[in-house]
Amino acid sequence: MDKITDRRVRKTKAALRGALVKLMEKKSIQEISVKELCEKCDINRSTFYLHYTDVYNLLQMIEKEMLLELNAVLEDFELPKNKPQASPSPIMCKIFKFLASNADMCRVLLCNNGDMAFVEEVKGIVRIKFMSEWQSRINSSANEQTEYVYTFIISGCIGILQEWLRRGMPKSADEMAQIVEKILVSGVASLSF
Amino acid sequence: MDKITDRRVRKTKAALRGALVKLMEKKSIQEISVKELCEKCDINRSTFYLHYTDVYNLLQMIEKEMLLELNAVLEDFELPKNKPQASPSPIMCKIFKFLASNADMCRVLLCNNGDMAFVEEVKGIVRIKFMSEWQSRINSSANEQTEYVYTFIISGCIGILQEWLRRGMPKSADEMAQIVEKILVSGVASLSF
DNA sequence: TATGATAATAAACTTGGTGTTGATTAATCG
DNA sequence: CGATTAATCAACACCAAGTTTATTATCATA
Repeated sequence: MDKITDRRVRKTKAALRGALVKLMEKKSIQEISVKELCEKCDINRSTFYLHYTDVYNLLQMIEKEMLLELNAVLEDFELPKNKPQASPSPIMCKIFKFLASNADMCRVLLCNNGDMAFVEEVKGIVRIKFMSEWQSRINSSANEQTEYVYTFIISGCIGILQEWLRRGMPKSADEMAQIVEKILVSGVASLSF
Repeated sequence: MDKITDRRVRKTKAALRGALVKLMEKKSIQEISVKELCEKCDINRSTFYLHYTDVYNLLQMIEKEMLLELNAVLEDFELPKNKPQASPSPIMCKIFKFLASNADMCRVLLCNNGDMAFVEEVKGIVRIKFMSEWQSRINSSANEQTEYVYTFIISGCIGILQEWLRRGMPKSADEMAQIVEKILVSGVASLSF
């Protein structure tokens, strides 16, 4: 993420970002015009074009930042290779907490009228991080079907995570991580073909 | 689905539908203009407005038809309540076959730059049909977490199905249904908390 | 196959968002 | 403070959107 020195730029981008989230809660991205977006947050339309080419470009920038942030949150976490695995999964906990701290934007991007490409990128990140944590627990003889099993598990986790956001996060991040944990240990443990 | 008597209308709608799929394989729906769409299939722009209000309206109509068709395919299937459960799940087989027979459109709607709302509707259908088939096999004491387990399973199945479409359907529908079956019987069977 | 109905076309038009430009004002940083 | 740079404002050309009307082509069917 580029370090922005000028306070004016920070304010402008934050205003546009906030307005976009509010608009996306009510309508899909296609229906949002640059004009409407700028009026919403009282930013001159010319100023918008100073930073972004169009509404989708703005969304892409936001998504890119989110992905970098998510990666950063999971990056600094080093696997305790010799320690016994913690329960619930620390990575799952971190993911849920990250979502909670960016709830509005995440709900908009991951649920209802969200961006499918973005969901796929999140799946990719979760897949890598999560599988590296779990590979010691999973007795996988890497056959043809293993990939589909991974896909199943990751998609299932993302689905739960979407449902949680959609319902307004009624449970805590830790509770959610435990629910996922429960499903995995009692379900996936026997998934070794 | 409305029964269209006039051949001209059928041809027009089919042409627009085909052109939309082709365009959506290359770009996202937001980038497709009515002008471009009509030029692609050599339909007068006025003719388009005779049937649809805009590109999204056209897409919605297509989605609605697809959902009705999917429902119809699964509807006429009556559960053999007294018979032993078939393997692999007949419902899963039908779903995979339905996808295969509408592969281009399904891949466009369910994968990469697809429509998240549409995916959610498919999830809803699969959830109802599939769970009614499986409820006899699942020992569920309908507690708080059961809903999340269902979400996990359905999302996992949809994820596999997306992956299959994305890869160009390298396996047959029956093979895929068996893979899902395998994951469920060795994984979900023990999911009764 | 003739005919009344209706779908598709073509051309012309208004509207409104888009994207750009250049000049001016305001805020920031050092 | 002073230099720099961001934000604003007004004006502009452009083009897709959406509508309208008249005309042509196609269809269903008696």
